[in-house]
Amino acid sequence: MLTIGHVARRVGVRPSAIRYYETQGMVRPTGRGPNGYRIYTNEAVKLLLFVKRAQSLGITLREIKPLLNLASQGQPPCGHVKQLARTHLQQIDEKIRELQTLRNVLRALLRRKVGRPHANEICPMIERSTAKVE
Amino acid sequence: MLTIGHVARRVGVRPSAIRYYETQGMVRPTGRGPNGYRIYTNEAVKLLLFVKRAQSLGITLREIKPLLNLASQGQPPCGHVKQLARTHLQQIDEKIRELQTLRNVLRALLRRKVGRPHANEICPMIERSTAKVE
DNA sequence: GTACACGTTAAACCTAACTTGAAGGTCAAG
DNA sequence: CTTGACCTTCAAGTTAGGTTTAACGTGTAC
Repeated sequence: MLTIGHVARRVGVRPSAIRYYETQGMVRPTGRGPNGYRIYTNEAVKLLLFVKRAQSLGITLREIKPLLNLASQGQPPCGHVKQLARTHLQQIDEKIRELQTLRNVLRALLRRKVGRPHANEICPMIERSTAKVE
Repeated sequence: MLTIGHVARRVGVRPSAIRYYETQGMVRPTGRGPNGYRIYTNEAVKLLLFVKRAQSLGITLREIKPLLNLASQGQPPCGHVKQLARTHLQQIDEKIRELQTLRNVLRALLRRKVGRPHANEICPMIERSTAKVE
């Protein structure tokens, strides 16, 4: 039996963010106290941690929501969830590949000597980098 | 000698985006035609491609700008640029690690059987996922 | 000479994901 | 019984990164 502040601290977000998630249909308090305070259980904490993890992956709230909605509707949605997860897995793989390419470009740039600008280059760093893009 | 539309097509953005970059101090046309049209050279295309590449890395325009500013100020800024690049390289490495962790979680989830919800789980997918976060 | 694409500006609008502010109620400590 | 931390709602503000619109000039093809 947690108040919004407790949940917020455990999840690492502000109470205002949780209220915002509620407006977006992401979480709902288990109930309300006689004082009107939102009351949550640990399930909410788990759910929000899932949301945060997904977010840190670059998945938007809009994309996360259907996962949660399906999940809250009983048994067989998991098949659909699985399909969504598969799609996201592919996107993540692609993101990783892109980042590795960038990483390699940056590493190559860092290996270059400093202070020896070539003719016709604003800065070797930029020229070399863009050269690989073109 | 390119107009904004030419540059935009080569870089893969809209002219409005280039004007926006200009307001943000990212690019400036080499000059203006007698008609008032912005005139760019290939340098601008290179620079913008660099910007796009950096952006696709998750680097913000605000972070990219000092790199360009330093680059445009002559010879020795490359040392500073290098330091910034080093920092970004570390951030990219961390992002890649995070994504790989997520990727592994998703893959593990996808290997699980569908339609066999365990007791006390909203959906195995979510429960398993969040379990690793806690 | 009239479409039609392209260029100019300034200002307004957009989405995501929140935060902040105002105006107020609640609760535990001293 | 007041102080301070925490809660409520609703509305408005924020940041990033642009896009859209209005009102207008330009350049080219038929």
